[in-house]
Amino acid sequence: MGATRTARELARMELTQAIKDEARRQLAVDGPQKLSLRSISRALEMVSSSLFRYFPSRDDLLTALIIDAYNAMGQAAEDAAQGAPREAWIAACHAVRAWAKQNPHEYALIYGSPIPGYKAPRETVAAAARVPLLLIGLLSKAWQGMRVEYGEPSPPLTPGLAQQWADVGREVAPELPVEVLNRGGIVWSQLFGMLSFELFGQFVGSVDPADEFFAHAVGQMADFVGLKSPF
Amino acid sequence: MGATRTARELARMELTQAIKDEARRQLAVDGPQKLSLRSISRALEMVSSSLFRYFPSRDDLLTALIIDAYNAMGQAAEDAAQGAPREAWIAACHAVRAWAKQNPHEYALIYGSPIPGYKAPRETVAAAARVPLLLIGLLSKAWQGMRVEYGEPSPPLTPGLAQQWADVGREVAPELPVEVLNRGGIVWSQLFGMLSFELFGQFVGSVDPADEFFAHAVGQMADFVGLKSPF
DNA sequence: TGTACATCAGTGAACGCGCGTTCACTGATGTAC
DNA sequence: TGTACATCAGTGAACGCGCGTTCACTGATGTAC
Repeated sequence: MGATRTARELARMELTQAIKDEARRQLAVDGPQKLSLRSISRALEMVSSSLFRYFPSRDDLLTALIIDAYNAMGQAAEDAAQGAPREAWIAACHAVRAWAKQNPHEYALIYGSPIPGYKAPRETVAAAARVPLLLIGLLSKAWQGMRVEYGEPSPPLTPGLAQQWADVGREVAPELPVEVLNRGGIVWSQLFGMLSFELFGQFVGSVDPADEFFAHAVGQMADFVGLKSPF
Repeated sequence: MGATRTARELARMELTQAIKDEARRQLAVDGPQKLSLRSISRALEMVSSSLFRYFPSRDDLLTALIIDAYNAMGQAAEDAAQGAPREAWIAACHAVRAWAKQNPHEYALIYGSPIPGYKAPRETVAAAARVPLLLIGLLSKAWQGMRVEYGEPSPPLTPGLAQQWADVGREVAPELPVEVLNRGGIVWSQLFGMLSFELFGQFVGSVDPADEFFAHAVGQMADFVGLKSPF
C-alpha cells in the first residue's frame, strides 16, 4: 500500500490514459460528435463493453477530455507568462493561441458550441478558470506595481455591472477596482473571439493567415487593459 | 408560365419551407448533429426518402439553414442600423445579440464549432458577409463625414497586415485607411467573442446575465473604432 | 509461504435504437397537339 | 376542349452501417489469515 502501486492499479492508469489518447486522436479527425466508445474500443482492440470499466458513460469520457483540455491550455499559458506583467500577458495570449492552433478540436470542445445533451459538471470549473485567473493575476500584479494606466478613462459602470465585477473580485483579487476587472473581462472575451474566428474560418478572405493581425490585436488589448511597458 | 405558379411549384415551395422550419425546430432542441432527415420526415408525416426530392443530401439542407441564418442575422442588423453612424453601429450590435439570443442554435450553426465533414459552399459567403459589410459601411459613412477620431493613435500595422486590409478595402471601401479597417476587424471579432462567451456559457459565474456588460462593451467598442457622437 | 476468498478486468452476446441513401414503383399534375 | 405523353412527388422496402449500454460469465490479480 502507500506509495506502491499494484499491477492492477498501474494497468488501470495506463489504459485510462490510452483511452483518452485514442479519444483525442479521434477528436482531431472526426470532431466531438462522432467520438464513440465503440470506435475507441476498436482502435484499442478491446471489446466495447470493457470501456465501461474505465468511464461509466460517454459523458464521463467527455468530461475527462474537457478537463484535460482546459488544463493543457492553462498550463501552456502559465508556462509562457514570464517577466513583467505586460510581457507576460502578451506571451500568455500567444501561448493560448499556439495551443489552440495545435489542438483545434480540443479548443472547439471547450470554447465551441456546447454539446447538446451534455451538462458540464462542477469538476470542470477549476480547470476552466486557469486562464482567466492567470490574466487577473497579471492585472493584479501590475496594479500593485502601479503599472496600470488607461489612454482614456473608463466610462462609468452601471450599478449592476459594478456589482457583478465586485462579486468576482471579492474572491480572486479584492484589491482590483471593478473598472480594471471589467476591462479585463472585455479583453478576455476578445481574445477568444479572435481565436474562434481564426479557427472556425471566419477570417478566410480577410486576415487569413491571422498571425500579424493577432499580434497587433494583442498589443492593442494590452494597451486597453492599461498594461504599461517597464523602462 | 411567366409569373404564374403551377400548383406543383407552389407545393414545392411550401414543402421546402416546411422542411426548413421543422429542421430549425429540431435544431433548437437537439443541436445540429442530431438534425436528421429521418426525424424531419417523421414530424412532417412523410416517408424519409421523399425529402431527397427537396434536398439531395443532408449537407444541402444544412447549407440552406446556414444561408437562412446568416441572412436573418444580417437582416436584423441592417434593420436596426438607423441614424448617425455611432448610433447605428451600437443598434446593430444589439440587434445581432438579440437575434443570437433568440436563435442560439442557429447562431451556433454559423459561429460555433465547424461541423465535421461539412464544407460550406460558395453560396454561403454573400450571406455571411452582410454583418461585416454593414459595419464597414457605417465606418465608411462616419469617415466620410469626419466622424472618426481615436483616443490614442493606432500603433503602425506591419506590412503584411496592412496589405491584407488593403486587399479587403479595395473591394468594399477603397476610401478607408487600413488602420480603420484593422480596428473594425478587431471589434468585429470582439463582438462575436462576447456573444459566443455569453451563449456558450463562459460568463457563468462572472457577468451572467450579460446585458449590462454587453451594453458597456459595445460602447467601448464604438469608441475604439473611433465613432463619435454627433452633437 | 501457502491457501481461501474477494475483487476486479475483460468477454461476447444481446437489446433497442438511430441514421443516409438508393431504387423500382404508382399515381397525380403539367404540356403539346 | 380532349387526348397522349412526359414530368415529377411521394411510397415502401431494402442496404449497410453506426451507436450506448446491460448482463451473466470467466479468469486473473490482490488480500487476509
